[in-house]
Amino acid sequence: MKRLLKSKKVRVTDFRLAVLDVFNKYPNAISIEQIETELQNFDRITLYRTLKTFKEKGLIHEISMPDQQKKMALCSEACMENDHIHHHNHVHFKCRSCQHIFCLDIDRYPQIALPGFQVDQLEIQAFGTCEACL
Amino acid sequence: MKRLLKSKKVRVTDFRLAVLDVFNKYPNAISIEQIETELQNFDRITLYRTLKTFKEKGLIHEISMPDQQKKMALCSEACMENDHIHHHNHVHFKCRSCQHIFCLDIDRYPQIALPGFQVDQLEIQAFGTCEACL
DNA sequence: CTGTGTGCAAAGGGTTTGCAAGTAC
DNA sequence: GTACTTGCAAACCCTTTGCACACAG
Repeated sequence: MKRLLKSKKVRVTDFRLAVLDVFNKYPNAISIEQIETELQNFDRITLYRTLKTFKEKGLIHEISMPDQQKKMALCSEACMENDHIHHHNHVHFKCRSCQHIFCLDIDRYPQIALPGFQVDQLEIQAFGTCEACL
Repeated sequence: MKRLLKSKKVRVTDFRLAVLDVFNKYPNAISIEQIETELQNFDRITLYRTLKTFKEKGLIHEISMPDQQKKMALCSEACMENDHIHHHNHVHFKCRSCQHIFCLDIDRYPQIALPGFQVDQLEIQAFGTCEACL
């Protein structure tokens, strides 16, 4: 944990470690609300600033789903190779049953051709049912 | 215009027609801010309620991009076939140069397999450069 | 020691709610 | 006439900013 923060040149504080713990506790993307319920005796403003820092330093990334619900997830190793450009070779899957959002890496990332448009990046959100809910 | 509203069982009012006009004026997805600059002497609250109604009745749909900027676009004919389940057989393309968001229909929609997950829908956002900016 | 993080209060901005008057059908 | 829509004010909620103090390196 501390190593992760240091590797990103982020100062190590108790609060930041606590927030990281929450991310590690969940295998999937979480909302600010979820983080808040896990923490106790915390200052909401500090949480916002912490998340902002994590985002800027490339520790976490935001996921946008059509329902406009903002969620965040720890960046994977690959994603963290580069400080600024995230390697998002993964798909965000939302289970319609349990509402969880999973970050999944896939081997063969789809390609699409859009006549008249030069595509450099695709972001994919998938919806359906996860294993636990099937 | 009026026909469109009636077909969706939405009461025809001047304001709603004005909002629809704005959508028709743009070939791509627009933000609330953009709508506001097009309208004059309007009530912001009514605009929010109008958009909510349009969304609920399946006239427009929201597009979420990773930057969390909320945009909306008229639903296509196919998308409007069903009142509740949108047929989103299209891709949202954002031009990094002009920032415009285009709703594009594609013939062969990509499929992906995620072991352990049952996928019923994919939402795709593409990024790059549009024809006008190339 | 110096720069950064924290916590409190207060402000900011977008969005929603309540209600009375107006309008579509 | 009835149900829905509009417009205004006020409330709400999430998020950001300012500032003094505390802490990491």
